[in-house]
Amino acid sequence: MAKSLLDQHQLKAVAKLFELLAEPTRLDILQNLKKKPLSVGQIVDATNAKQSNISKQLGILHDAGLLKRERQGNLIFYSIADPMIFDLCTLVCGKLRKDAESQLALIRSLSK
Amino acid sequence: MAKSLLDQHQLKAVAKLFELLAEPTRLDILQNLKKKPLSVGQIVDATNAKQSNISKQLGILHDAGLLKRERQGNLIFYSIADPMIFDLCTLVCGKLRKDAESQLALIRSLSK
DNA sequence: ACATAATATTGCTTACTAGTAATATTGTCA
DNA sequence: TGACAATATTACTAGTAAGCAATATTATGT
Repeated sequence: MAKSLLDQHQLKAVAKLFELLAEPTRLDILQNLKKKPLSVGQIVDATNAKQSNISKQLGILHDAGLLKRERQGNLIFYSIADPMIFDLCTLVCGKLRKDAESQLALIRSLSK
Repeated sequence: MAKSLLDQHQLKAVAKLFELLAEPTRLDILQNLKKKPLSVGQIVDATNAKQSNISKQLGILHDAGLLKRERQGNLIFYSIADPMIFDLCTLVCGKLRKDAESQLALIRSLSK
């Protein structure tokens, strides 16, 4: 069997996908879209970012294929295109929680 | 049940973890360490990055708790501290493969 | 056509970081 | 101790991106 290591080009692609999730504002957008599609204005209200920034980040997520866009009259609704991202976030959140717990256990054991 | 949305602080923590995986060089280090621990020199040989950069990235991954460090004489061996990262990478690689396949299918259907 | 609302774009500043060469540190062996 | 090998650190440059204010675009209703 081959070594099955990713080459430079593939590593770059993987990194680019992680990069999309490496920004709090974009993560905030994604978690708000988890339940149902939202218009730009609704996302602006749900987060505490300016409209121009939300619009920019939505464009980035859309260009990368993570979001779908649909116009409804005056509004533009965005929705999750690939729910896989939530699996990613679940894993990461799980790790962070676990880390926090063992950190807490450590502190407790030290203060005995 | 509460909305269960992550707050600003938590989003930042999640983003920071993704950030670690958002660099090709760091991903390359991680995939090389997947099979077994390696010394810095071995990692430098396995990748095509300079020693100073590898050392820097190893430090970043270690500080973040993703890698363990162990000295053996003159050498310093690094190893994966939390195999969860591979689950993340597997998910992402799966998505990229799927995307590539459907892209290929599209091209094929167009060239009929 | 005009006024208005929603969204996108532009130009800009600021902050961050990968990569590098050079140098410092740390450990080994003779 | 001195020479050498492995790794870490430092100081720097260059590229990239978030955030913002202002402006442009696009659609709606009258």
